[in-house]
Amino acid sequence: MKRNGKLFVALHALVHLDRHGGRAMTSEAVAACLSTHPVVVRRTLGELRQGGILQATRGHGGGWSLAKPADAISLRDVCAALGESLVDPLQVDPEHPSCAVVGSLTDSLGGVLVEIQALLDERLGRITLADLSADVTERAGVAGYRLPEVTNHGL
Amino acid sequence: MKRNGKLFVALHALVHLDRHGGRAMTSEAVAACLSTHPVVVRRTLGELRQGGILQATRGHGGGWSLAKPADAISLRDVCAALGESLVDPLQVDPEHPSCAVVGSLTDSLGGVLVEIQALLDERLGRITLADLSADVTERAGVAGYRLPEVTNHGL
DNA sequence: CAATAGGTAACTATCATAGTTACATGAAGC
DNA sequence: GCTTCATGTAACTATGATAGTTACCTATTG
Repeated sequence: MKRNGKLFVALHALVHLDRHGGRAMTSEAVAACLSTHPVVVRRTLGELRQGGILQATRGHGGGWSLAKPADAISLRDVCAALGESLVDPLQVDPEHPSCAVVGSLTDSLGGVLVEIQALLDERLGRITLADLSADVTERAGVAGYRLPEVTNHGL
Repeated sequence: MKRNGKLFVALHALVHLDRHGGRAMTSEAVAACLSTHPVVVRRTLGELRQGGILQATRGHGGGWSLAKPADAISLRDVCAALGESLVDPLQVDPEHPSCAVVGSLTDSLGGVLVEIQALLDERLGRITLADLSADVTERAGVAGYRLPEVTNHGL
C-alpha cells in the first residue's frame, strides 16, 4: 500500500461489506480482501465504528456490518471519522514565536487551503458508499467479471 | 518544523530574498533566517533554481537571488518546481493487479481530487511572491515592527 | 593561490505508520 | 459453566520519508 493508507483501507472495506448483503464479515475476512493484517482492519474500522458508520459484534457469528444504509454514508463522513483531510494543512510549529513572514504565509496560503478544503468536502459529501458499490457492479458487469466472496487481490 | 517542509522553506526563503533588495544572500544567511541548516537551504532552493525561479552564483560575493521579478513568481510556480501538490494523490500500488473495487475508488475519488487540484492550482496561480512581500510589509507597518536584516525566529 | 560559496553524496536522527504478537473482553453455543 | 470465536487494545518491530549534519567537490573572486 502506498499512501492514503487508512482511507483506502476504510473505503475498500466498506464496499466489500456493503456488497456482502448485510451479513457481518470478520476482520480476518476483510483483511484477506485487502491483503493486510486483521489488526490493521480492526484499528481502521474501529474509527468508523466510533464515527457511527459501522457496528461490530463480538463472539460467534460476529463481525463488521454497516450501521447505516449505504446511501447515507458519504465519503466526507468517512474522511471525518478517520480524521483525514486529503488537503495538506500547512501547520506551523507553534513552539516558537513566528515572524511577520510566517504570519503572511499561513494567512495567504492557509486561507486558500481552507477554501479548497471546503470545496472538497462539498464534493465528497455528494458521493455515497452506494454510488461506489453501484460503480463496482457496473464495472464487474461490463468486464464479465464475477466478484468473488472473498477476493485476495493486491493492496 | 512540522509538515509542508520543502514548500515552507522555499516560500519563507523567497520572501526574505525578495525583501533583501536584489542583493544575493548566502545559504548560510537564509538558513539563519529559517533556523535550519545551509545544506537544507541549498537542497530546497536548488529545486527552485532548476525551475527557473532562482539563480545561484558561486564564489566571493555569491549567493541566491531571484531569477524573475517577484510579481512573475506565483505560488503555483513554486509548488510545481518543488513537485508538491498539497492535495493527496491517492496513488495505488501498481504492483498487483487491482480488482473492480480499487478501480472504482481510484476513478471516483481520484476524479474529484484531480478537479480539486485544478481549482487549487488556479488559486495559487493568482498569488505571487510580490503579494506575499507586500503583506509582510503591511503587517510589519501595522505592528510597528522593523524586519531585521537577518532574523532568527523559530521555524 | 587562497578564500568563499554553491553542488552533492553519504550518513544519522526522527517520526509516522503498517505489520505483527500477545492478551484481555465479551458473546454465542454446547 | 466452559469452550470457542471475534473484537479491543497495548506493545513491539520494520519500513519509509525527511530533516539535519558532515565532508568534500567545483567554481568564482580577489
